[in-house]
Amino acid sequence: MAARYQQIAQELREAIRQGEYAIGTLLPSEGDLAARYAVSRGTVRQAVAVLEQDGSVAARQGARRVVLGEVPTHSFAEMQSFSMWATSRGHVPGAKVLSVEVGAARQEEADRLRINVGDDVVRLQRIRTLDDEPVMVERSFFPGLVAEHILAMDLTAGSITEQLTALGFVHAHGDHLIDAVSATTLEARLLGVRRGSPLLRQRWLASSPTGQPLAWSEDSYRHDAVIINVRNSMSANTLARLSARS
Amino acid sequence: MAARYQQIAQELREAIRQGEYAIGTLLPSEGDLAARYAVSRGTVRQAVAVLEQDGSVAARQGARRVVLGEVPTHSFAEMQSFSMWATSRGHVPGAKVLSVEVGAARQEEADRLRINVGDDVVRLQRIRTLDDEPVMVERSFFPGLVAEHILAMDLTAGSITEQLTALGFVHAHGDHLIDAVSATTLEARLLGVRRGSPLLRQRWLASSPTGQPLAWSEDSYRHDAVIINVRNSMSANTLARLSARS
DNA sequence: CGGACTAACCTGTCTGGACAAGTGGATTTA
DNA sequence: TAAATCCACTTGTCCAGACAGGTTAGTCCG
Repeated sequence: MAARYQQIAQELREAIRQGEYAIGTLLPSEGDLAARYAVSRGTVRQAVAVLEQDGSVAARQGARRVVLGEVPTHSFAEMQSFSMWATSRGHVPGAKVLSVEVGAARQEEADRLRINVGDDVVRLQRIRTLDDEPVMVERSFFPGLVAEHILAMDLTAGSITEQLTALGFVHAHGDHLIDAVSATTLEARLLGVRRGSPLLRQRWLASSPTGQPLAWSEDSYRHDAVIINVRNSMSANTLARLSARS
Repeated sequence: MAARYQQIAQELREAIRQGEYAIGTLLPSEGDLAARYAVSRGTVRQAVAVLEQDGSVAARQGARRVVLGEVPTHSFAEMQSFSMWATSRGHVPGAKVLSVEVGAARQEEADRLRINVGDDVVRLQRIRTLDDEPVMVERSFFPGLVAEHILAMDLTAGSITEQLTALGFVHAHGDHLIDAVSATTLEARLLGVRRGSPLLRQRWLASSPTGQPLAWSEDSYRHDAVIINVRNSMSANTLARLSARS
């Protein structure tokens, strides 16, 4: 069973969605909420901290919290798995394997996956589809740790992430680099766009709860397929702008 | 003076940066840290919660925290202000005004800025430069609330964000939509790239501590100028993937 | 009428304590 | 030897209370 503060956070989220607490209006005070839910003020603070972090409410010392709005109901798992995301949105995800191979890690791969140069690495290239339409070219790299599991999977079917999760390799952290690139001739052909067409590239590292890198992936989306949304605030900022040249 | 837990968070961050707590190793237990800093366990938890949220350490119930790594030292203010970001990285930011006008809000502008159709809106177009090299085309929209201040500013000089902050209009929240687009003929000419060249577009809404929208901006970067970095985790996810068509 | 002041209210910070629940290593058992 | 058990340790959750410090609205005064 979820913790009490999580239940309360969920109820507050729901209330905001239902319009019970309209955008721009004030949330009840911590004291009121504590009385209403029959919990201590500390527990209420844990609950509203969740909403603050999501960017759903704004807090200022001395003043009651302001409702900023609902926030995309989009779990971490949906962000880390193309298949889960597509499915939850009513689309049919698909994958076509272009190549799979096991090889010795090159310098860059070793750096990304925090392994040694020469260690085993699985390299996988796939086209990802949404309702049979190609929208993304995926180049993934997996460390030796999960190599045998990857090779044993049906790579055209569901999500690798989900299958690894079932095996105990849970994605717990993500680190994403987002930029725009030109479609190469190959990518253009695979995605059905013109060469040089803009692609939204998301390169990301997934790690386990203990910080162990589980996968590095370079996902290039057709520019008309997806938009990435990020929220930040003075009290919760995980967003940075990096120089491309360095 | 900053709160004690913030000081401790800062010291821990520093210790990680210095290699005192190496990547992949364990952080001391909450009890140890509480004793070391002579504070209660609750205060230590507040401190490490900051690092967890940044994605700098990983936490699991029952096990000590694992150091994931340093994280870009990039404040919220640096993300919200091109000038501050450039300056802090040793570059010289610049701006060339293409147009400024005050007009009646159209439907989309009103929606974004949470004002009524027909209300005053300031529309501003600028080219932003880094060391005199054009890297971004900026289209900004400001609500009537700050209109007079915007019009009174030197728009070619420093940061509008900083000037507004000095006037009491502080950016406290950001909501960002990131995608890739093709450079129009005009944009290509302004940025010195070929027409159709990929641009990284960041459309974002900045709001005050009370949730009042302060600015909406559409920033299109040369694809070779910037990369956006976001970290997320199971316990702190502010990242979502949206369908471009909707 | 406008500005300064005040009091009620509210969130931020911190303490100390208690128990639940998960981890990991050592020990015992089959 | 391999599996099950146990135990010390550690983090997660929740409570009650105290005080600091910011906000807000009303009141009083010039």
